[in-house]
Amino acid sequence: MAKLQKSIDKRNALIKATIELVNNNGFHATPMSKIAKMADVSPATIYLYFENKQDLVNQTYIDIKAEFTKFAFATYNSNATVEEGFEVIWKRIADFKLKDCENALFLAQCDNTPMIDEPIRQESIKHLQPLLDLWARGKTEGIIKPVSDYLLYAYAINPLSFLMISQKRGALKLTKTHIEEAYQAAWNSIKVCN
Amino acid sequence: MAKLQKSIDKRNALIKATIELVNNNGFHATPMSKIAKMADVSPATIYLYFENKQDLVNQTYIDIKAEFTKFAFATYNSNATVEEGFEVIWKRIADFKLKDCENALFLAQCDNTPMIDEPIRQESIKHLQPLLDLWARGKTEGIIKPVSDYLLYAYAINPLSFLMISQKRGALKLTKTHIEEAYQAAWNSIKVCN
DNA sequence: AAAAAAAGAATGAACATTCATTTTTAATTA
DNA sequence: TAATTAAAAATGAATGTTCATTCTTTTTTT
Repeated sequence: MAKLQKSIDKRNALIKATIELVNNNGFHATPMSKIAKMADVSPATIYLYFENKQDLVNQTYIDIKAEFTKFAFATYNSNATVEEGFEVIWKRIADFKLKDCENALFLAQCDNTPMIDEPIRQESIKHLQPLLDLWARGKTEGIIKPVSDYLLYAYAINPLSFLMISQKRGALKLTKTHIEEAYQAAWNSIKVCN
Repeated sequence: MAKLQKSIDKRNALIKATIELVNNNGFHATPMSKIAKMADVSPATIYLYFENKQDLVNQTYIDIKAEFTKFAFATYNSNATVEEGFEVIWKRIADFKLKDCENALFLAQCDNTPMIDEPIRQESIKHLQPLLDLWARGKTEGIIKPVSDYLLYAYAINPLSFLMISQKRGALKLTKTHIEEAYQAAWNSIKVCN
């Protein structure tokens, strides 16, 4: 039991180090030796927890993605109206991207490069299902535009990644006001206009 | 003269190879030797044209970004109304991202990772000025929402990158209809609603 | 004391970059 | 025009480093 606990701590430390180093230097410039050092572990120890570097990054992606979607839907109640439901989910996602900036940045980097093995990414998309279901309902109710989910995602959700990256680079500091404005832009882009 | 011409061809071949390899494998997995091979050139020759690998990638970014903005504003006339002007620019950008997919993909990858030296990126942002000017005008005229340019960009322009990446991955095939829908979403997200 | 976990050092491959030559180009002279 | 040569460009083969991964030994756990 103490044994297992210790292992989990080490695994977490490795994943945390991976996130920080990859965020700041990119995959190609983060050697296993640095990850080990930052996690206070021998390089060899990494291989007790992960098959190899690619596996380490894949697992990191899977872990964060799961955490992300869990957080995103935690307060969502599928009985709510489409508009309410969307607002709840959207704001949770915004929350995550701004508060848990390191994790969100890592996901963004993975989603925009060939860093992660494609099957892994595919798999993790499935976690978004509740949002897709909500959109489907919205479309039948005539509230959400009858367009591809990719389009809805591109306009309703993805812009948050751009804003987060900009903030990380120091280009702007996102305030409550920005978030509210962003939400309005998101909703306006996908709702059916009267 | 023939001399100079030849050199330019080689430089172009190197840049083209860099784009293709980095798009498919990422920066970290594209060795100089492969770039050389694809450009039909000796590895040593690369160093006659570029200082080192980082410089090669930086220059590639600069080249494509210049091409991109030149294309984007080519048909824009600053006498047009804000709405017309935006539509013209937006559709040119959409055109570029879908037709010149390889180039656009490279830019997206650079903009979402620490691959490019930050000063280089900063510099190339300046080329977007005409769009920012248009937005400034739109704000004073009460047509465009009075929010940060980053927000406008996040909703009006950036989603195209996501759609392009999705298309590249085979997730969807963007048609004329999609583009028109995307344009409406973009415009709805930034215009002042009555 | 046996088994599991962790460590540091070693290994070997991959790779960016440089070096020593060769080839091509352009200019100059005959 | 043809021959000669100096400079420029290009090359393939080193070089030296970095790094992922493995091996052997030590430490910790049970």
